[in-house]
Amino acid sequence: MTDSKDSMYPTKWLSKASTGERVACDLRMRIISGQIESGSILSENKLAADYGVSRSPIRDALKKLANENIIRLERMGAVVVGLTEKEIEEIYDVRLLIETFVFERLVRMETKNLVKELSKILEMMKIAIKYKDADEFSYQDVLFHETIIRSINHSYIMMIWNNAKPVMESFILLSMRVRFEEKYDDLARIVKNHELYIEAINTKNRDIMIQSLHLNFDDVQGKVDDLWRSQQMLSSEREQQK
Amino acid sequence: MTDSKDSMYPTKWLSKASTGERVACDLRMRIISGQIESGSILSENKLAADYGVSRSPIRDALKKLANENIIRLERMGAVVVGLTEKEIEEIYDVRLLIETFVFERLVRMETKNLVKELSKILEMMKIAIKYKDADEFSYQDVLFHETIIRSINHSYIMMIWNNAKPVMESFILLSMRVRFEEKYDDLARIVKNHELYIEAINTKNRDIMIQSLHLNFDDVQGKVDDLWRSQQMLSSEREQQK
DNA sequence: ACAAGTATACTTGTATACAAGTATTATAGT
DNA sequence: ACTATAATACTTGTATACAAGTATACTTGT
Repeated sequence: MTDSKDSMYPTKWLSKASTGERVACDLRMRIISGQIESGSILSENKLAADYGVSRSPIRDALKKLANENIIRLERMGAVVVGLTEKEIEEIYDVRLLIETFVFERLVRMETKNLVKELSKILEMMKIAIKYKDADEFSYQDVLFHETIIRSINHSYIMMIWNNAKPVMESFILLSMRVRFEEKYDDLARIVKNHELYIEAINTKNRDIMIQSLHLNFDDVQGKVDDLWRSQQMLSSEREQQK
Repeated sequence: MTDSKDSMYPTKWLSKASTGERVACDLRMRIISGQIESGSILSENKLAADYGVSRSPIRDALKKLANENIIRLERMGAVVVGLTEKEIEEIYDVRLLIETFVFERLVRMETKNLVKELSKILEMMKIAIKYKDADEFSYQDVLFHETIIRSINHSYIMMIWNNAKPVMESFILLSMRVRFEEKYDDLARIVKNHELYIEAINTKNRDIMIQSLHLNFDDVQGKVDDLWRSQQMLSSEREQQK
């Protein structure tokens, strides 16, 4: 078992998590980062031994990851699906789908409080940039979109978000870490984009919204590249350790 | 414990299901039918005793139902959310959302095989009507839409469907049972609608598609009424038993 | 009668044990 | 050398046990 880094997932985010959740978060990061390769087969017993816990939390974790579509539970062992470019595009399809839906609801709602809250989150993101805190930035980024989605009070849209969120979060985390290292200036553009997002909500202007979503969407290719770089970095680290 | 009917969920559909799944299906039907009221609190231990099984499968079932949004797992007991009119509308929002998305993909694909498969399923639905088999009809109805969605080969859209499906299925099951009893003629209209759906896919005609989705959507109110009637029927049965 | 603290009952999460089923490997017969 | 059958190792699903935490009920002192 190579544990090149004890835990890629911010331990701070796991303060109140159960063992099962911790395992899920750790496995998820390892899978999305490519540390655990697609096609691998995970055994409940082996994982239990590796993590030094019983099968119960492992089972919980695997069920969760199966729901998130990054592993497939089969009759004999769980096979890792991972995140190929196709899956990443698919996730963003879903995000585009639900965020468009959400905006259509928002234009008929009072959005003053929402705009205020989003502005606060954006401020936090700026601070995170200033202090080069990629993890905090990612957290606020995810929170930004979650706040928008939550605001329309639609339990089934929220259900979709909740299912896609963990994978999104891990993916963003990994790509943002690369950006903070190598494309630091790029972050200003992301902030700009979020400002546009807020403006679209504030003015309820569909054109700005579409423009903003486009910027977000076109950014996906960049994020995919980042993930690829992140995977490369990790594998070269592993090479060095040998 | 009133078990006015041993199991409202077709036992035939559970041939290869684990205890956990069976419990989930049974609880789901009881919740959606209103037999278990919204706001009730479910206890793992009590359920285990009632079903005569251990806590393990009960836990699995509750996790599943929580994912489907019909219960909420809280610190102390699981509270039943159930299906109000709001939730039903929300589910159909999601269906409309994903089926629209799917159609946009379909117009760029070869759909000959799909149309053939859908025609087969529609034939099955007609047979089910002929033999007044509400359960079989419901099964084929759900399968019809699942087949369409599956055809575009989009794992995250499929994920959304998989999460919404069990609740949809139960809901359709209950409302179709009412229709087969009380609005038998209405079924012809449903068949007509599905024929239109197939035609839209076959000709790749957006207008027909939108029309067809509209017919499906406008039908929701009817289904909601059916569910309401179904709940009434069940509660009057329970009254008589006292 | 009532506030404060204690006891009790019930909850969740994890560990462990076991039965039934499924691949893989080993063995035996041709 | 090869097929068929048996043994083995590993899988899943379920049951049971226990520790730690949380709400409810019950004292006890004022």
